[in-house]
Amino acid sequence: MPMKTIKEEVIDLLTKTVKLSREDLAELLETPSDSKLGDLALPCFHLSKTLKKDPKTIASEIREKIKLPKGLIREVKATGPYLNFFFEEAKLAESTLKRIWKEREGYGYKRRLNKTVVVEFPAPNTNKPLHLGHLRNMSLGESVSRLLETQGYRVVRVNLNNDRGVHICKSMLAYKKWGDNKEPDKKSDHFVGDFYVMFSQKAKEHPELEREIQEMLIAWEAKDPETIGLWRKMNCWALDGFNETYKRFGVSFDKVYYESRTYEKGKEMILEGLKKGIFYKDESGAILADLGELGKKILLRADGTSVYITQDIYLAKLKYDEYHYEKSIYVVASEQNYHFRVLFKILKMLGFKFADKCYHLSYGMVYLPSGRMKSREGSVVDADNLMDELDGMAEKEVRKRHKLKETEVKNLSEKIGLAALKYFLLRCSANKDFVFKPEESISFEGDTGPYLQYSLVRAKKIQQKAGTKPTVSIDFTLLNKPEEIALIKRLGEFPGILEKTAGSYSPHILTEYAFKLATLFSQFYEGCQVIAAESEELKKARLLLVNSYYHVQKSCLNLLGIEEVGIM
RNA sequence: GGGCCCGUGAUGUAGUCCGGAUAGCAUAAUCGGCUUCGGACCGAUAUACGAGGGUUCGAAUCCCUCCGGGCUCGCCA
Repeated sequence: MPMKTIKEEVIDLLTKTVKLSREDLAELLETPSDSKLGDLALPCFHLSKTLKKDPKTIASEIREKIKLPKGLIREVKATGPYLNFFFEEAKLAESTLKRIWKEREGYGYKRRLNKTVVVEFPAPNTNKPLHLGHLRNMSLGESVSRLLETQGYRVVRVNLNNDRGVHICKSMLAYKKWGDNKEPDKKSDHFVGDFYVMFSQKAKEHPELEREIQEMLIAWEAKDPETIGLWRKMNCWALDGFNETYKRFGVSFDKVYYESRTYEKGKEMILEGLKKGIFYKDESGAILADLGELGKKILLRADGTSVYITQDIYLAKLKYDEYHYEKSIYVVASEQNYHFRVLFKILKMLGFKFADKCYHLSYGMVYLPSGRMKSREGSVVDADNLMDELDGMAEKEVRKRHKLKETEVKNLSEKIGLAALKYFLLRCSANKDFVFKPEESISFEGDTGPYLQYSLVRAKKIQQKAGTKPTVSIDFTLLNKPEEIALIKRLGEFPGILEKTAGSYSPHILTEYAFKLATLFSQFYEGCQVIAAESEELKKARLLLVNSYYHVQKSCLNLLGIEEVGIM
């Protein structure tokens, strides 16, 4: 059972004198730009409109009416148009640190809701290996999933393999013609991808290959044994390769769908929609939907083969039937914004109420200095290679600092490299495009994943060397240095940050919080000795603070998909 | 041409939904600290809201026009 927060105390106090609802007050109250101004502020601009008075006089009038109770609030000051609240620091420290102590790794988490959210990612095509875009996708998908779990949701992580269609046929045809029935001599998804690139090159000189692709797709949909056999073989290669990458990146799925198994049901739904007059057939025989201002969209080709959206329509229904989700989130790049507007509109046209529960979590494109990544031309940042590169960079740093066994070096470098990568991918807001410059983009210093890991190592080491276990039986008034107070206040904000981050599907809010928290801890570390503290009592008090920091920061890392390390 | 998104110091970004206190942060630069519970650290300095109008007591934030970039617009996924 969460205890009452300071903010709630302030709201209690204000509802007695200000004519605003608790909800409005909660919305209005903000943290001042400078902590010297106060710990919490009520801006009075909003009130000045209804009261028809100058915000400055309102602030001072409210101040006069308030009777300060004994407790968490030390002082209330009217500063210009703001009413600023100052907290009793020892009390604040006590309530915050005791709560963290009690709730441990559950600090900030909400109680279970018995509601399900389905999160779909990264939905790859099985004709080429995963690239940097997929890594952005997966770090977002995984982090959002974990964040939703903190808010009490049951999260079902779902992957969809786009394993049929013309693009799949391209790598198949190239293999069939020029692959000599070879077995993979490298990571198997890369092997498949090579044939996709090969097809594009050959097709430039031989445009007639495009016709063979259409024929192959028809043969595939007609379940031609030879085509299906080849398809099975190559899909396995692709999927085996993906699984290795998922494992290394630290994602897994509760359910995996395959487009090849859902597209036929999609076709049926479209034919049914045609019967009901929701869709229509044009002169060529293709089936279309008229979406009004969104234009028109092909749902089935004249030759009867299905398109990308065909299976998505059925899959949305299938997911709902299976999970009765409260929300269905599609983590897909912004280039598909139009696709999802169309999809959700069609679901509505078909009369599905769950259409309103579907949400496209769109994220920006990743570019290279040379422009857009193109798998067909081989100009992509490959996911596996990138992880290798980062491990290598981390490894150099590790060797500089430590003499370790080879296996330990590898293990440590991998965790640090991944931390740098994931943090980098999550730290800017999802909807922004970004350019990836291999040399400049990834750093291990400053606002980075390794910095967070490092500060956690420091916190852990202090606790190990302290010789005593942390306890809450301490004198909270001893935690009165600015570094200590600032850190405690920040720790107290964690539950609110989780709510905000999860509610807006914005992990970048959490990266910002975690980094600021780590900075405050570093400042505390510089300014306040723990083990060699002036007194035994102070040591105990600081040890609890370190322990609290450790728990909260570890939570942050976990929600960002970053692993803790033992040494750095 | 239509729709959607983006433009903040040298670089990368937060803040924009819902307008308010000196626009926050990191990297790079310059200077400094400490190497002490581990320096992948800490402190200091300098540098920014694409342009122009409008609304407002007040605009990075809202409205309009323009400029620059991106994505997308029935049979790729």
